[in-house]
Amino acid sequence: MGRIIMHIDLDAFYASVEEREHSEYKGKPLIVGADPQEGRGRGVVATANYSAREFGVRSAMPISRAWKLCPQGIYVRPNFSLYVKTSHEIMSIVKKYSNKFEQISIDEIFLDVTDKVSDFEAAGKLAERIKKEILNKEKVTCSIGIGPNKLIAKLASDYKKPYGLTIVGFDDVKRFIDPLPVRKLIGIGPKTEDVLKGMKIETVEQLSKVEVKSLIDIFGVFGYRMHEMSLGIDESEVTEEGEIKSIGRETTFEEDVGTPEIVFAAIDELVDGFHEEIITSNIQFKTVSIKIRFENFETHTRAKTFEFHTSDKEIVRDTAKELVQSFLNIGRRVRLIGVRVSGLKFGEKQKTLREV
DNA sequence: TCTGGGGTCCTAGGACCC
DNA sequence: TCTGGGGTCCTAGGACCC
Repeated sequence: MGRIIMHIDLDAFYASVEEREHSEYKGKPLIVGADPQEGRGRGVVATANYSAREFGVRSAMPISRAWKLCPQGIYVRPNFSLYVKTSHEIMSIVKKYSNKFEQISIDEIFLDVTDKVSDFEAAGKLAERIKKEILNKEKVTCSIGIGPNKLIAKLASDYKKPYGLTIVGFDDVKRFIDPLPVRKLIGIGPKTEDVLKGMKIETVEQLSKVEVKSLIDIFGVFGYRMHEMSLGIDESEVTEEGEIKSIGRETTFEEDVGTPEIVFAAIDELVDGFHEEIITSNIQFKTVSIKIRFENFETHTRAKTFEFHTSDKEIVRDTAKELVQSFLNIGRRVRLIGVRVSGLKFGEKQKTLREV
């Protein structure tokens, strides 16, 4: 009757792949991310292995802070193409076990195994098999969560890491989620957590006791989602995601720049970086947006929408520069610049100028 | 502590149309 | 003199996820 959903999460994925490729890293704290530059680097940590986590290093932490916590760590730049390749291989292993899957990111996938196993116990056996096959073939570990829906499966995979397996049957849902901090629920980040804390709500159980109406008053439609999640309810299907909505690139300068020419040159590079993908995927766009961040982290966006779809590189470049222009005449130093296209249309023959 | 880069989704206001 | 209601599209900002 009910569903049996599995969530597979690759453990410290980038770091695991690096450890596999470099046996000399094994057992040492390894940090994949920006160049720490002796503590002066301005990027963040992409992934830290479990040894580095013992020093307090975490994903998304400024690399300069990681350096202070763990100067003896090994710091490497990400090798994305290797991670993408490894991910593809692992995902095709997983997809053999059910044709109902949903890949969430490079290191996460849902599997609906309702029609493949008779009960949660059998699902656990299948999960053990998947874990071992991934470890044998790809030399990286994963953690798996099993539950009656995607929400519970995802929370379960996070419960025991690395190389964990957590099964939460239908009757265990309330006992499992009640004590969790609200921050674990998807969509509740630092800001929402703060607002809830102000309302004396820190656990899922406390959240479940708040009236839906007051949650909707404060958080809008998301308030309704919050209420459902607090009760462990999630009816969403495991289904492959639709088409991509936007494509872009952004870059943070090594040092904040004050010269418009450098910003323009960066725009050219960013556009070069993704325009090829637009052409090879036969994509057209109708909106160009830019993002600019000043040295004080103040961030602005500007967008321009055309009445037609196009894939013209000159249009992206010229529009981006035009949009960014108004921010460059005020003598402020720029930290980041980004370009993105949206309003996408796929796979159609390009319109000629005449048709436009 | 000082904040990447790839994205998605939501909100609110304004323009415009019927 | 004080001004509807519904809908769509666009823009800008912000929260969030991995």
